[in-house]
Amino acid sequence: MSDGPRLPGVEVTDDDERIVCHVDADCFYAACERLREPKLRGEPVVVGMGYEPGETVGAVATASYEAREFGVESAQAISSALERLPRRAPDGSSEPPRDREQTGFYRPVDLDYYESVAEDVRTILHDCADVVREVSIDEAYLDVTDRTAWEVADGFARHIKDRIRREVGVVVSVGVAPTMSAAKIASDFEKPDGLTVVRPGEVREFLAPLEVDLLHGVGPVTARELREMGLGTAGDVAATDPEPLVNRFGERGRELYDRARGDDDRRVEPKGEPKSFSRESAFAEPITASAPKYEQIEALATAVANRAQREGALYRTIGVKAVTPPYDVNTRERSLPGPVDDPDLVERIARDLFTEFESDPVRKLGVRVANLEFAATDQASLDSWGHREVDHRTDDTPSDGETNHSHHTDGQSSLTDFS
DNA sequence: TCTGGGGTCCTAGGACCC
DNA sequence: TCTGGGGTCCTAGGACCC
Repeated sequence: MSDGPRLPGVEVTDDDERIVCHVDADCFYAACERLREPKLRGEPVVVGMGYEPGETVGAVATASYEAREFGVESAQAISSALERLPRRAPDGSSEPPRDREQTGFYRPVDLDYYESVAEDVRTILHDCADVVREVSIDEAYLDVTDRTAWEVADGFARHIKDRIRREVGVVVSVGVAPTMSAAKIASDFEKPDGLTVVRPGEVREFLAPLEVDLLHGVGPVTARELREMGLGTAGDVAATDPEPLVNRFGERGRELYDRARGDDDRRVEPKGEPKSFSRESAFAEPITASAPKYEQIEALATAVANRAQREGALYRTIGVKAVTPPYDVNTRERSLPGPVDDPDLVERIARDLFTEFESDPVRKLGVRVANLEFAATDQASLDSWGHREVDHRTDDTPSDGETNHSHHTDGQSSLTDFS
């Protein structure tokens, strides 16, 4: 990644050396709930969906460490969570005190609130670094090369942690390393409330003993295959011949090998525009009747189209997802000749793509828009686009009824028949 | 683990073009 | 005419992440 010529014989070292910080909130959703409901502190807390009476589908979004003691985990079906950790009865109930030891607090996901807390954390992060890449609501990479030095990196990380704890009230774990991938693993290393610094030259020995599935990008499938190849730790991967890895896993294999050796020349960069928007929802049990399925498709289509509109995005691809038992994920999509903002069209195409699954049992449905285009203009001109589009509706509609509302960003009438 | 929701990236085959 | 090579786009599926 170094640019410009170098004198022959001069080692490439410090110029390329970055100090990367990965900041990761501990049990973020549960931490937010404790922020506004202090009695939850020190108690088992499960944040998730589907635990209310009458509801059966749902999963654990976050379990506090106290809840994890009972075997409750992220992404677990809510029914399993309730088996391991029954829901605590509300205050004033006649529940015997000794049962309280075996029960926990369940709270529904409230993303708007968590987002507001995350915004406060972000403010601090941007204050501590020149470049911040937000990965998710509770996680970010910071390039702090110009803000600190390796000799004092511990103190710098401590400062970030303390500020977030004092000013926002949530606990974060921090990893500092010369690369993004090592920083990420470092932040996980001593969670919760972790602080791990991996200095240049120490990366490979730091990674070597770690199980392969701790590497970012290695999930259950890849981990199993790696173990079958005799590679159980990052050190095994780092020491092996990369060729079989590349043959087996393609580009990912090369990446895996590099990362296991501590090689990662990615720079911390701010996140770009989103690439797709989607909405999906599951039925309590697989359903066969077609009417409720189409109703769901329409609701999801409307929600997705509204989201795109709110965000000022045009889309050129519309897709659906139908999950059929046991858990087969089917997707269908169609691309348009040009980007559009047209909720009716999203609904029509979604319905059309779904007809193939009309009479199949379905446990989950989804609608997606992709190939997004964000007008590089201000909100006022976005609004004027909306008005022009209304004008286009006076055009004749072709027999398939799927056109005419599309427009290119250059404002010309777009191609029409794309059935 | 027996299944939520919202995303990203990669792969592979086919269409189509020059 | 039985047949090259390269590039891009589209679609479906899969693995993974939080």
